[in-house]
Amino acid sequence: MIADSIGVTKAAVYHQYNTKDEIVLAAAEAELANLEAIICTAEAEPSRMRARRTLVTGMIDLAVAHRRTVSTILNDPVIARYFAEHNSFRHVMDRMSRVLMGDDIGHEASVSTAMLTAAISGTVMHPLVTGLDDETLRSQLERLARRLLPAVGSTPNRS
Amino acid sequence: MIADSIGVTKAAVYHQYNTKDEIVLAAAEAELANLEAIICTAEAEPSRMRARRTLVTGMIDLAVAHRRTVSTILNDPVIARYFAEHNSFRHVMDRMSRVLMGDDIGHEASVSTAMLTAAISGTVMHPLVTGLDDETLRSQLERLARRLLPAVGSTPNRS
Amino acid sequence: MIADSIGVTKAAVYHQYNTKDEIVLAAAEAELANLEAIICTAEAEPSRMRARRTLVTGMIDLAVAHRRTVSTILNDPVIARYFAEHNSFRHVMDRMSRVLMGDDIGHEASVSTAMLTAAISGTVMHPLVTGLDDETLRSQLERLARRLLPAVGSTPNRS
Amino acid sequence: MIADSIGVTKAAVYHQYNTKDEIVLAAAEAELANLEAIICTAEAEPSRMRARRTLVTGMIDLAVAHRRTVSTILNDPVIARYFAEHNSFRHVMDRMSRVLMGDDIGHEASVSTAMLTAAISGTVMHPLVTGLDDETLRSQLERLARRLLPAVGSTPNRS
DNA sequence: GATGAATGAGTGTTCATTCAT
DNA sequence: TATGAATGAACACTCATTCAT
Repeated sequence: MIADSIGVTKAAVYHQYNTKDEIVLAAAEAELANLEAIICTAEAEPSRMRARRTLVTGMIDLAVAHRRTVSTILNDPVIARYFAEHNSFRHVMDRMSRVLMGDDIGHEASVSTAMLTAAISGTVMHPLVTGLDDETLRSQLERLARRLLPAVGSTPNRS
Repeated sequence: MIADSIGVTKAAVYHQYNTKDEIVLAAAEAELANLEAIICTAEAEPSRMRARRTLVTGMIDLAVAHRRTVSTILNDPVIARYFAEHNSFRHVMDRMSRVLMGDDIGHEASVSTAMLTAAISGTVMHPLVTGLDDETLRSQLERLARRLLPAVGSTPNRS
Repeated sequence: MIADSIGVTKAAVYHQYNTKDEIVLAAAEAELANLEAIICTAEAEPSRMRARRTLVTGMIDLAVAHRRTVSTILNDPVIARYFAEHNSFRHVMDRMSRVLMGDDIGHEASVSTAMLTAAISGTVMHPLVTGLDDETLRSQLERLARRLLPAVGSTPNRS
Repeated sequence: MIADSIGVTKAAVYHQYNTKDEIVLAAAEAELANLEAIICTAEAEPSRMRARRTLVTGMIDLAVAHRRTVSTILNDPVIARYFAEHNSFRHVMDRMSRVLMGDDIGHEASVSTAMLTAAISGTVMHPLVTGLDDETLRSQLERLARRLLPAVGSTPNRS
């Protein structure tokens, strides 16, 4: 299917990637690169508040625009294993955490970040929202993010 | 795989279910029945606040206990189609909405409910949290739910 | 399919017949009984000419009325083997030969009879005639039979 | 079975044909090509009488040489559907009709042609003649054809 | 760099048959 | 008599992968 959809033969794809896993990882890394670009822009923002705002909006736009890809990648068993073993992914997560939760990050903050991304990706791939158009979905996700993130300045993670 | 994992032949499975779709739906319906039981208990609670509390705790326990099943089912294309066509699923969602959001339900409330379940299921199946033990995951999800749900008594859905 | 079509379980059918082959043979024998009834009527006719006429018409009516059954049976490999081994079938063929070709039967006559039945059954099951209605098909087969059979009294097999 | 009988794996066959139907149709088209070659030779003959003679002999040789193939193909439900939908088959039948019945063809003539082929193919696959050797079968079919076809020059289809 | 042909191991499904009840 | 549950063997088909060219 992959080979057909880009108009070449399967063997040609196997000339570039040795394994299906490599293809999945390449797709995942491409998506991760998109995310890193967003993080960079956010980090360059002058204030903490604007940085967080840029990051959240970027994450949501990415997740909505690439609904299917994100859903497929995050449900692939290969990815789960890679996440556990390699830490390039963890590094990206840490940068996100720092933007979202402030410098005093710890296990708490990183789990919170993970749960925000989980909630976003879990929402875009959920059967109940596949019917929603991009615009509606985006605005709902903005609301979800606002609820999940503690206001900047206030005590974070006050459970 | 299914047949092997339960130690019978493929043909024996096909004696009980005529189609792979039927197997998936049977699993989904079993899980849905669990959810409905929880909803019933919640509806029987004396106060709105306690009803909501019971429902949320039940949902989280279910999602955590059956992580893999829930993840697999919610990502199955057969389920997505079934959700769209049959409305037994919608009916369950409406009951959940009523418990969570109050009687003045509408499109808004039902989307909010959908997003809560999406966030929960998205979290339990996310590669970043597969490492977490049940207890930690459960307490994190409790926090997530508290953030997402407007306090009872205050104006709900005030975006 | 057989069990379903008569509204019982497969196991119930296996209580009556030990083997699928037995079912096929039972169906074949039922059809053969129909044919034998026609032969009896033909043999009872006063003149050779009327006997032959009765037999041919009967055969054609049977083949047209039971198109699918005849087609299915005659193409079943089980039947082919049974034809070769048992001679109850051969006996019926001989009686037909005698009616059609006269008493001076031999190998020649019996092959001719075989070919007449082959031509008739080959026609009713041919993809090109599946569209024809019973009436048209019957009249075409009558013509075919008239051509294939030498006139009674005239020298037979005058090529 | 097909793959085993030619000593390759199933997957190798599915590399060449996408579907079992395609395999059946390929076999049918190969056989049809043989028939068309015979028709061409017949059409090139100087006189009507010789043309018809060539065609009939060719058809019979083909049917006898490929008994099983012809039988299998003509009884395949895929073929029946293809006959009804596509008219490449009909075109071949029309050319045969013209050679056999003369230029004044119509529905009558085409049914007659269909019945001749039906009679021939019905005979070669009939359980009663499976025992006959090629030579005997061929000569019997020649006799059958002579009987079924009206003499050239006389009024055709005079029922 | 790309292709066509091939393969082993699977998956979804049917079918003839058996057997305990 | 009849049934439900089970099975081995097949069949139609897909997929990840290899390899000679």
